[in-house]
Order: sequence, then C-alpha cells, then structure tokens
Amino acid sequence: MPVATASRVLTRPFFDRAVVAVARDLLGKFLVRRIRGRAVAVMITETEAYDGPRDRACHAHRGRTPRNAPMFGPAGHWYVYFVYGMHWMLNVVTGESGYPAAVLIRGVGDWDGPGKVTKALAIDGGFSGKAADGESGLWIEDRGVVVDRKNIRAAPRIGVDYAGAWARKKWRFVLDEG
DNA sequence: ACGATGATGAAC
DNA sequence: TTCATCATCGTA
Repeated sequence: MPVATASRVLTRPFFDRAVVAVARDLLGKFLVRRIRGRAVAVMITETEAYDGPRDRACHAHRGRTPRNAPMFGPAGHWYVYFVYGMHWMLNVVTGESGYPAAVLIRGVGDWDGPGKVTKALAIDGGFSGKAADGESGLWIEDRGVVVDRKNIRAAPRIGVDYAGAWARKKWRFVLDEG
C-alpha cells in the first residue's frame, strides 16, 4: 500500500512565472538527481534570478547564441554552461517561451557555490536544453517544507560587477537558518 | 590575492 | 583564427 507522499514534482506552471518570484520560491524546494536508479535529493538554499535581454548580467543580454539558446525556450528546462574553464553552472529556465530568463541554483544543502552543486551531483552540459523531469534524471520537488518569508535574505548577485546598475539589484536569494 | 583552465563569442 | 572574457574555487 503506497503511502501518500507530500512530494510533488514541480512542472511548467511553477516555472512559467516572473523569474524573481521563481527564484524566491525555489528556496526550500528539493533538487533531485537520479544516479544509477537512486534518487539523491538536496534542499535548495541559494538562488539568483537573471531577467531577460535588458538585464546586463544575463547571458541573453547580447542576444541569442548557441550556448544560451535554452533560455529562449520553454520554462522548466535546464540551462547549463561552463565557466572559468572548470565549473558547470545549473540554471532552470523561467517565464514565457521567447523571453530569456533563468534561475541559477547557487547553493543546495551544505554545498555553497554553484560549481560545487554541479560537481556533487554530476551535472554537466549534457543537461542543457533538457526538461526538468524524471526523463532527464534531474528535477525539482516540493517536499512540503514551508519557508517563512523572514528567513529569506535578498542580496546583490555574485560575480556580475561588470553589469553596472544591474549588478546592484537584489536578485540573489538566500535561505537563512530558521 | 591569485592562478588554474578551456569554452564562448566577437572581432578581424 | 585570434583574443579577451568569464554567473568559480582552492590555496596562500
């Protein structure tokens, strides 16, 4: 007899909203990675929003390229890219198709730093453009964790000083310990 | 404070 | 084809 689970896989309607709202709402959700039949789940504790062609910190600011193409696609898909010759960055696409926006998963569980997240869960560019679902082996679940608004801290995004005024927008969200 | 390390995109 | 840049991390 299966036990009713509080776990719910997040689908397109969750992601098909304004990117800043999605970034905030992803705190307390679980990133789940299937490896050899096992599901490894870790709670999302830090995110950043990248919002469209006008946001100078967003990769889509300079238009569509082969790399950032997934950002222009439908919400609920991964955008994964390689930086600094070493690290894979995991983003999930948000908003309506054609509008390039995505949330960077910066921290999960005890792993602070987007490069550590992908390394720990064996995530690489092969996921870019794939759907965030069971088929891709990487998805996000709501496991019933209730996040108090008071435990969410908003701060400027990391590593985007080149973006001028856009670098000062508080589009980074951190889940503080309750 | 800095070097590792290589894909990306824009310029030529 | 070259070149500067880069949504980072570990070590000093």
